[in-house]
Amino acid sequence: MNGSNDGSGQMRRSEQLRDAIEERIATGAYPPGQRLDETELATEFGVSRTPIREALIQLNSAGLVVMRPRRGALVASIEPRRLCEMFELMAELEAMCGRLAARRLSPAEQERLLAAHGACEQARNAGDPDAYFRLNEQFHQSIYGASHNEFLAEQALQLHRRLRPYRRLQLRVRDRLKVSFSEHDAVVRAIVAGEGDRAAELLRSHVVVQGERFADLIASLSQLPSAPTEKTA
Amino acid sequence: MNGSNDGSGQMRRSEQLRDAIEERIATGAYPPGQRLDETELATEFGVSRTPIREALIQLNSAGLVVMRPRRGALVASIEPRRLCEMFELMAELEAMCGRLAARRLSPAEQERLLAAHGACEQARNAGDPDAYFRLNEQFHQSIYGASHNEFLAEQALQLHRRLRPYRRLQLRVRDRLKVSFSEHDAVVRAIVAGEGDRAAELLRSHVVVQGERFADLIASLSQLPSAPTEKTA
DNA sequence: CGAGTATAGCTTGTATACAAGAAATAACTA
DNA sequence: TAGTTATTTCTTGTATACAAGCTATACTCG
Repeated sequence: MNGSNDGSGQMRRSEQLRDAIEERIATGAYPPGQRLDETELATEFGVSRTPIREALIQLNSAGLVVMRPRRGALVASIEPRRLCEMFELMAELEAMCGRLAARRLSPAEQERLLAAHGACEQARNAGDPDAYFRLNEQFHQSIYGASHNEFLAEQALQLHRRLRPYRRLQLRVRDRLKVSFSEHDAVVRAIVAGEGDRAAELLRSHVVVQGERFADLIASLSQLPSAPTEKTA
Repeated sequence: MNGSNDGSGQMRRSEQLRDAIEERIATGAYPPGQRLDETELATEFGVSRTPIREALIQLNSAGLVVMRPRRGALVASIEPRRLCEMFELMAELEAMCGRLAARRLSPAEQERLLAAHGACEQARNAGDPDAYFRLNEQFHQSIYGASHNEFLAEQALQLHRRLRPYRRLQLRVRDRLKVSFSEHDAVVRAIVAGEGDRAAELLRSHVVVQGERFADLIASLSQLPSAPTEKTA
């Protein structure tokens, strides 16, 4: 959430369009490098170019879209190196959230954390990666919230969402689901026990390992399946 | 830099306007709570409403401006609590940059760091807060760059710029300038010595203390001088 | 006289029109 | 035939026109 959605329910059309396009990017419907033609999108969504353009500008600010003057908008293609950097920061933000959460956790927040953790466990037992993926987000978000630093929580969530398409691939890796859950378990125990530094360290490695694994993944595949992979600069 | 300025020198008009308005916000020419009338700005800058609007949307995404549907744009007024949260995160980002810089510093980067530090020293000796303020930014940016994590550096810089108007007030505090410099000095030595954890800790407290001091400052003043202080939500 | 409501004016949000630059294609020359 | 240049076409960037909603003012009714 980058300050646009104020939670009051009312949204400009450009903001709805932004979310719609963001969703398509996250799901891979618009793969990295995809050209985003303003007129095309306008007719597709049944609006004029103006709100589409405003949506693209917002996505550009969020880093999901690259706009070069007079040369149109592309879905940002994140090269491996930058992706690792993003995971490296994500790991630090998660660690910070965990450390603060261990110090500041309220009973209600603890309950929410345990509930999210329990839900993940069920998805693991069912061997359902999609459900786990969704519940995993809940789990992490409950930690962000428990940090009692709303700004940090927003930033963490924003980066989390930005990494979402890449994170999703993770859970296809063999046994990753089980390992992920057991890592969660250790994190939960550390937070509940109030061991901030330990929670931070566990979360850091939990996230960073994803970045490393992902780097391995794309190193083996030379290219993503449907990505034209245009150079960003 | 939120992905808009690609460094190629070419910028849309809306991006120039964004920077111009951001500058006015940073310098306090447009104080928090200030209404930003699109038509007014358009005539003032000699353009139509369209690029102004696009600039405001970008500033909204960056969190410097609040836009409520059909109710116009305001300069975001950050309440003390949120400001502390932002400083808390800033401290962590700086710490992370420092830790990585200590590990990864190249000779060229070391030279740049020392040059920036030396320039700060001169400003301190001259007792020139404005010069120090400007050079201080150079100093911190040289650390961001030395982290060798470009994404982190961008995020740190973005937050740094967002806190700029508040940080500026800091240096008016008695002796803050001298204390700031001596803190810098310790940081530099830790980084050059390759002591990552120490650099991180020094930077964290260097930044966090600003947040705390600022909280004190605005706690004493019940209100900022020229700020209508509209509730953000 | 006060409160509530209607109306007028003004600002934002969206559509459309127009201008300018980039890419692609076609024509021309060596 | 290949390379270069001119032209055409298409897309973006900006201006303007129009519609819709909020605010404030004035008016009416209790």
